[in-house]
Amino acid sequence: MARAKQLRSLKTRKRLLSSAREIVSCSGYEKLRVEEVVSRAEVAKGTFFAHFKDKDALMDILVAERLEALLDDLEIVQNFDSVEHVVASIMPFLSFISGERYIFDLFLRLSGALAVEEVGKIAESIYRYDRILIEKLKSGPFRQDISAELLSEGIQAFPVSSIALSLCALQSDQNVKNRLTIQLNAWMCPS
Amino acid sequence: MARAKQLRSLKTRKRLLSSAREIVSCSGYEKLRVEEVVSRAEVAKGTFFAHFKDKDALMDILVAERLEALLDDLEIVQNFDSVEHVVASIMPFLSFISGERYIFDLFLRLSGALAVEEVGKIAESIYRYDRILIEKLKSGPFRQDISAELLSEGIQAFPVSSIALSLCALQSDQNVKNRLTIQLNAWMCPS
DNA sequence: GCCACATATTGACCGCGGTCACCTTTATGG
DNA sequence: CCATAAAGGTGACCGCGGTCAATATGTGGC
Repeated sequence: MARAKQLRSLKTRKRLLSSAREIVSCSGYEKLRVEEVVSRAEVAKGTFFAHFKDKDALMDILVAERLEALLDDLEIVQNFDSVEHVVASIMPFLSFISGERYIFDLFLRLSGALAVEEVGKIAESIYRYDRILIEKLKSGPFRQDISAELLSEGIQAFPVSSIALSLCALQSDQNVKNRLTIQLNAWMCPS
Repeated sequence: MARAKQLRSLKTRKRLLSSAREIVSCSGYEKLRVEEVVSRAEVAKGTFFAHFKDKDALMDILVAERLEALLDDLEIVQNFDSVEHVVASIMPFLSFISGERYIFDLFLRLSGALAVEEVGKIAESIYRYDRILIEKLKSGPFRQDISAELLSEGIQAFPVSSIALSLCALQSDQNVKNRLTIQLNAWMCPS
């Protein structure tokens, strides 16, 4: 009859999460090993998988934490008044995603609901990102022939393919930014 | 002094490749195991990695073969005369990429040059795809304020993000197609 | 206090990609 | 035709994510 979680279990979970955060903050996401998480948390390996479906599920939580912080920053900028403003506002978000190959792959893997009623934290962050973009687009000097919702889709689509290429060819953030500015000008302000 | 490859080596490589193709054709890309490739080819595991840098390098070859065949088909269609024509023409390409999560991930991982002078087969296919799109776009009834090159970037960007979402949410090809048609109409024919 | 049962934890084990020191085969020059 | 060196091939071994039967630890009823 669905007993409540035991305190012991909640503490274990917290220890696992904080061990993981420690590792990420000193070695990066890519280097995180489940074995190191459990040894730092002083539990057995099996315990990890009793708390998280798999390694991705842990990373989903850790990465979404960062995304949420970045979205908090995005949320407080004023409404978009130019393409350059849009690009500048979303760059921190894009820099984080493109900063490590591993994060970008994870982001794509977990960017939508994996199944009915199984929406991960990253997916939720993306929904929030979409809503924020739409809201801030409404009053801007952009094309009026399509909806803000559709505009937002483009603002999300172009960076993904740019980042995919940049991660392969070792391009800089600046390249991504320049390319993106051109693409979004064409997308948002067709003449 | 860079001696020529021995015949023995060439034969071994061919056996590895044909074993791999057999496995893919009866079980799919995802299910391919290096151990099964080498056991079918009757060589040791180490031999595999003497011929291919890693498993991805083999998959790059196998997937690119399929892409090239699809591009052969794309190359012979007439120049694009509508957005619907574009969408219909590229759907086989997109269906293949979105058909297996594994292929889509591989495609993104290998979509650009990994380093200077290390361009994989999939990356080459993507360059070819881009050139074909640009060529067939030139004479079409599409917006004239941006170049065919830039138009092509959008035609590549929208599907990637659509597919990323569709793979998460188990959407159908039809969903991808409908969404893409709307996006490309907005991209290619702003009013 | 004790029993029955759910919950939590354990660690040996597995699958699979990838490595490497060592062995075998083949081409080459004297 | 043999010595030798390079190319080709081997398989035991490793790292790491993930599983599961066994075990330990809480919790509620009597």
